[in-house]
Amino acid sequence: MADDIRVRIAPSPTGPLHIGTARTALFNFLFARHAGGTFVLRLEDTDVARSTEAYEKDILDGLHWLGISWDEGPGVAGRSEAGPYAPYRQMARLPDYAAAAATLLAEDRAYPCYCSPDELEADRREQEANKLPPRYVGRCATLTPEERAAREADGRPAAVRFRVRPGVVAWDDLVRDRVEIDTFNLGGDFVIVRADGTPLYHFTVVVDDMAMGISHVIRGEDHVSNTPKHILLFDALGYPLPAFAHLPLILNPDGTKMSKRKSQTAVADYIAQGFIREALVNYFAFLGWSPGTEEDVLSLDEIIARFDLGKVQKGGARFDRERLEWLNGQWIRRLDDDDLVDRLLPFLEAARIAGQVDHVPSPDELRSLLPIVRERIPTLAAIVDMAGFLWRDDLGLDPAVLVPKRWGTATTRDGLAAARALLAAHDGVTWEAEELEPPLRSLVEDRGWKAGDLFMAIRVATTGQTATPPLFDTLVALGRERTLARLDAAIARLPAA
RNA sequence: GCCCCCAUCGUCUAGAGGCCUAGGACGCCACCCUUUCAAGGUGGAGAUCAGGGGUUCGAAUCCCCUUGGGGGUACCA
Repeated sequence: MADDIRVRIAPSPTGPLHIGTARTALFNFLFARHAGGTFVLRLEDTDVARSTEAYEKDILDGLHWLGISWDEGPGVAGRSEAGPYAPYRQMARLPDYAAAAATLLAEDRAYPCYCSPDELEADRREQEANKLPPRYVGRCATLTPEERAAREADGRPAAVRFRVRPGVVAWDDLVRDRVEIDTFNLGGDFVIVRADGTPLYHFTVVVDDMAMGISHVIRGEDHVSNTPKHILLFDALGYPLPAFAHLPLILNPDGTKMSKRKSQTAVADYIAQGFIREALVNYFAFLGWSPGTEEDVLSLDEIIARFDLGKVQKGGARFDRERLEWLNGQWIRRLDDDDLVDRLLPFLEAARIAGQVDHVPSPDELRSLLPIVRERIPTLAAIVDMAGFLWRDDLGLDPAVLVPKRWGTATTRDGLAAARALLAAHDGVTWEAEELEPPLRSLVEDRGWKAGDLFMAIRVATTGQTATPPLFDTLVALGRERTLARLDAAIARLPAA
């Protein structure tokens, strides 16, 4: 049974990997892996004008990065083509579409259409003026052989139109149950091959799904109204229908279909901001699906084990970045040390190139910091805000923030100087958090200060910021020399009394 | 305009006639912890299940209507 289950994701390389594509790919992948079926990746690159190799790479790399692997797919970016139904890119399958079109033409299930763009545009305008839904008027549907020959002789280019038969098309959608659509509302006979000979999406998708033995078509809800066209084509081509499942759409926060204008849609942007694959996959899976339990942090394998198309929601789901960030934090806390260090390093390198830090720590140094930074970074990129002061030569201290709210300049100078003296008494061996804290606590008590005030002054003096990991751990990470030097520099910046 | 689809806290959702005075999570608020920021813990506010009709002994769950929202209406995919 499972051998018969074949699903696919068919991205079009006309833009970077979109969140919606990634989510659809994920659901196909989850369905295939759960059932032990086969997941196919096919590139729909017939929109030659907009397709690029760079987008192909971005899409495949992005899916790969997410952990969504395919069993059959095209050769792109170093990967080699694999699978018994190659090629897996439509521009390489042109002969198949030509053959299928020829068959439909021969059986009069389709016909050549000589209407010019201007004629079609005029038809449309007239329909609009009469408040009628746009549909092909059928000018070329009943041409006699002589009339066709005359047009050919005139050198008029012909597109190929598929004859839409009257009646109702229905299917049992795996997520929305029974759907019925009257073919009258399809807009008339539709074009399957352009006048320049290149095939159109509705046609190629059916020919390919047929050729590749696709058993379940799992795609976005925006395709529901296209499905009747595909069913008609499957019928005309004499192929048994695959099962259809239409997933709810991912919506902008305002409830409209997700768009670049209102949301961040490129997966690459989320990666660049330090979201990790575990969180993204977990989040996407729960947009429109839930295991029906109260679990909410699940790994890819756990999701595969629980996945069920029947539990997919029918209504669209709004994208909630706050929830994604929470999940990202959850997963960052679950990563093991070496793994987290490996993922953090590229962000520090990027920060160095961007001039946010002056140097990048060694893996060992970074690993030693993990206990104090890990629960403070919601994204990998946040490491720069949280601990960037450790790798910055000049803090660019603002004397104004150096002085605690309850303190004046004089007290701050006094406090920092006293703290500096106490800290200087430590050597490299006693430079440990447990050793540094007691003397400063005593100092606070002797002077009748609040610990928070002194600690905040030291914090700002040594890090340049008011939110940092625990102070004494921070001073240890900074090291004795730099701590003392920064305190000196800070004291020097405070105007003398 | 026309066609199709959808409808539970602000958001993601549990719920498949009695277990629901509707559960969880994010976010929010308070408290605890605490040197800051987080993380964590505890508690709280938050949904008359869009509204109205039915069906039923009984409806968030089934049916109908209304309203609201979304998607589609290409020689794009």
